[in-house]
Amino acid sequence: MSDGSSFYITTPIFYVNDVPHIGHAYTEVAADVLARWHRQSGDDAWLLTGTDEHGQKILRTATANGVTPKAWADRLVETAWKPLLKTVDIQNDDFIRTTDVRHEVNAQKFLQHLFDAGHIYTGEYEGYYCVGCEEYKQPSDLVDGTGEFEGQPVCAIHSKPVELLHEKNYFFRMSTFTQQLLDLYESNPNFVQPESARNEVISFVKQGLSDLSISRSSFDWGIKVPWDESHVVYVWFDALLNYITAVGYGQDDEEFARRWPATHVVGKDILRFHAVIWPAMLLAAGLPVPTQVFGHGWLLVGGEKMSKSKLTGIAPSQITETFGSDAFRYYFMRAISFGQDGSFSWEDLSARYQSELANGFGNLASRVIAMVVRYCDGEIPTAGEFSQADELIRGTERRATAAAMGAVDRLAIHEAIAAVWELVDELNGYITSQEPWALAKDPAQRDRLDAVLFTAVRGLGTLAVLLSPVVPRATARLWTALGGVGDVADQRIDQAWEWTGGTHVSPLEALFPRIEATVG
RNA sequence: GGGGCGGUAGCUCAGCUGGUUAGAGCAGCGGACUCAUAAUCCGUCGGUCGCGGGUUCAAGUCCCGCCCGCCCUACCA
Repeated sequence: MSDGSSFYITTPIFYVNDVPHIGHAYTEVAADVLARWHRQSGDDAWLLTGTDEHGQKILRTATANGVTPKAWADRLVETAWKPLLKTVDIQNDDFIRTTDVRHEVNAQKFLQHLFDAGHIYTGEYEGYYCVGCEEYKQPSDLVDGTGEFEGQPVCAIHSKPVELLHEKNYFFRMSTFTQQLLDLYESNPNFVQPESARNEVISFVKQGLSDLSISRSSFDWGIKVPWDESHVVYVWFDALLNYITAVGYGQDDEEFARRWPATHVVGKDILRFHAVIWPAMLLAAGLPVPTQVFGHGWLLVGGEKMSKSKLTGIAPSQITETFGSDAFRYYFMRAISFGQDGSFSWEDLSARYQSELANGFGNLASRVIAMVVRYCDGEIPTAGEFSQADELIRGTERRATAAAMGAVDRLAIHEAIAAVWELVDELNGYITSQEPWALAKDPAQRDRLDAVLFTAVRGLGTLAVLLSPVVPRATARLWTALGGVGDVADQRIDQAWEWTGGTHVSPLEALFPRIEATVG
């Protein structure tokens, strides 16, 4: 990093029929923080997100709502998904929809290419089909029937008999890539991370892969198979291709060469699609595999995986309306080790907001600026002679920056924030021990007072730069109050302590005001 | 059935290739201070490291067995 090299990062694309919850926002924020961080490091960063809009379920709900599937998807994109990005301040560089022409056309090119290269064959899919679920069932999804269905296999969900159906399908010869994938995992341990995710993927692939049915003919809401328009492409095969069609695959070679390959951030529930099927597709097409597939953990509410059915699904706006988007971003990035499951609770959110954001960072900003206003008429003092305590703070600025940079390289976002927070804590301690209010009472201590406030302001500005990717709103306000030059989001984060600012501070409303009301 | 991850202070979690009296933050308690969002700073209380064996001079940290939670995977009858 830091050399202008490409950093292309993606989130999964939202299945438009889902209802947005904090799990979606969590993935987005993580990818956004990484993208912002790299942008501020001088890298050629690019964040892609978007929507997945094909498939039978969407066709069905659209029909039920009396509109075309495209109109249905349009509505959901505008009313649910784009607003979600705004709710948590995602700064995406692109938003791809699988119904975009650029996606459909180039996904077809990809498919045709695989077909021409002999990676696709015509086969017969035979399986048990549940009309209630409208999908094929694995034997493990079936149970023995009881009562009038005694002796027949029935769907575990609907308890009704399933039908044995045959369908002509096109198959992707994924099985031939088993060994190549294993070699990939072996030679590039970082390809799938964290370790736990990597282990799962390897053990799955070691069992051997079967070929993948990639077309459906029972409905038509999807991308047409180019050589047989009676079939549409299987939704996952379609969806995964967004990562390359969005950056010019098939139509803009220069852009594609500039961006690809990507780092994929995904929830661990869809890890396999990204760490197995997707690289197999790319290998077949002769394209570079992703840089990395990172499977993050789940959000646990009350010790259980958050889910709509258990009524634990929480809309991001429920949190941001009370605490703000910065607090949302900070909380989930700080409190959860990225890659592991993490517990969410209103109590924890509330406690961290109060102690870390309001009392720690926010109050630090308030007290420093208030003293510069009070003791120096708002003029930021110039540096005189520095004491050891001052030098220690300067040292911490550098150390925290370096530690955070290293952590972000490993996608350890939580560690990066923890490293930066050492500066927050040290600055608060520094101010208390240096007692600028006492120095201000003695004219003979003027130089010392100036040095202390100068150091405190420097540290605060460094914090603004370092925390900008995580809490962009608060740091933008702080930056303005400190008279920082330009936009804080444009400051080099790898040299955060070298920020430049003006001569005066301006008043600052509480960065993270106390929240008195009980929530939850 | 096979495999993975987790089970450490009230809560959320660190503890790498085994090594001084097991750590942090928050909460609690006591004190200091007043620039600040009743904030900050200092001190303090608090743990049979899931259970039982074993290896070792030494184990939260390795080995075996078991229990609990979650997940992946396979599937007998």
